[in-house]
Amino acid sequence: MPAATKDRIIDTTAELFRRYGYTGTGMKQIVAEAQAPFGSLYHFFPGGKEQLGQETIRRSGQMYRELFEAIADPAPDIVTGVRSFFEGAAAVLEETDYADACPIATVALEVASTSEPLREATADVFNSWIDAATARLEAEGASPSGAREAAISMIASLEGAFILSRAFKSTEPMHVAGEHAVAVVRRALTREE
Amino acid sequence: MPAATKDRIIDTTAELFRRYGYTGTGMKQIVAEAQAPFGSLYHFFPGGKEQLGQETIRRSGQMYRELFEAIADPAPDIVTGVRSFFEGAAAVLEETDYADACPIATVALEVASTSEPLREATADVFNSWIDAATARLEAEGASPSGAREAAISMIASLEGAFILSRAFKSTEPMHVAGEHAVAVVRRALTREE
DNA sequence: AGGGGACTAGATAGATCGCTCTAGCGGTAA
DNA sequence: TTACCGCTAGAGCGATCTATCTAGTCCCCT
Repeated sequence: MPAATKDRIIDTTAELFRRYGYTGTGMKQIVAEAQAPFGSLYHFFPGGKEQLGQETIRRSGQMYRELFEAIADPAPDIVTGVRSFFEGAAAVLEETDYADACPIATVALEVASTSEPLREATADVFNSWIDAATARLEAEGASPSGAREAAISMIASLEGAFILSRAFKSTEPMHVAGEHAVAVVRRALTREE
Repeated sequence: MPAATKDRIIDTTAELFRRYGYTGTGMKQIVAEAQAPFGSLYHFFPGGKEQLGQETIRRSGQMYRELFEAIADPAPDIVTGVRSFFEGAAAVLEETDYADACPIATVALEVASTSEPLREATADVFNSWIDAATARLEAEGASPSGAREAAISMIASLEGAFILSRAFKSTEPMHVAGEHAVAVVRRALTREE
């Protein structure tokens, strides 16, 4: 017996953030889409939209990190893991008519100058991604500084590719970014010998 | 005798877009910031916010392309040109307390699913950047397909680095992305021999 | 049985949204 | 002068925004 309503609100919010961003998503719109009662919104999130946004960001960030692990774990090596991750992102984009991109990026750009708590939430999420990717690269033999730089570069490429793919309604940028990320990983691994 | 008011409105809109995004920027806020009369807004932009947004996107895109050319032209080669461009972007971010990032990226993510005219404007801008960078790479010896992929990869890295740098309030991602863009350019130039 | 807390339900406040409208200003041309 | 037109000026419309508020429902626990 889960607190299904709260989860449903967060999941719906994440999906709306991906399509319309933070300021573009309304509270009424959220409860309508989530088929949740309006009163529950401020019951579960007394801090209002900012709190809902923060929890949505952190949860989405965690889900993406787990998704990355889930793809990277069974992969024979990190190179093919990274390639699969980017290919998967491209496939999702295509399936959803380029609507379901990363929910963090849009919000991160919007709120960086308006809400310090939300900005910190996006920073924490990106940091956790960088740490996760760095750890994996180090485990496969990259130097600490090389691993971190490669991780940052990969994530920047991923997010930038989301922007371009969404604007073009094309998976080309995501495929190109994926190959670029693969090259970055290879370089980080081989430079340490 | 320029139509100074119209230009001032567009410039102000571009700056507000960078900080607050498309939906986060209000029409009243624009005229207040631009010190322009409200009536002039709908005189110059009878198409309303969507028209103003479109003109702002296209003009900002053109300015950024010209900025890239202005940095790349006097550079001894494209590698140092690219490096200078990323270093310049990092410096601007730091100077403005990470507020003045790319005005296109934020809007592109926000409007891709809500306004086809605006989405097309962002796509046109990104395309013009890709074409400009591709031409330069080809001129220095890269293969056509290699040049295009490198251009896409560079721009994706740039935009992704804007997101991360803004979220972290740090220039580290921009510097890392710059070095990786340099590596991408080098690879595109040397692979064609 | 009954008390209490978690949750639902929605009307509504107060502000702000994009936009329209009319009125008037100032310079140019007939 | 008079007529015209590009532009200024801002009041105000209907809609929508976030958030608050009261009332009511449900179910567990004693």
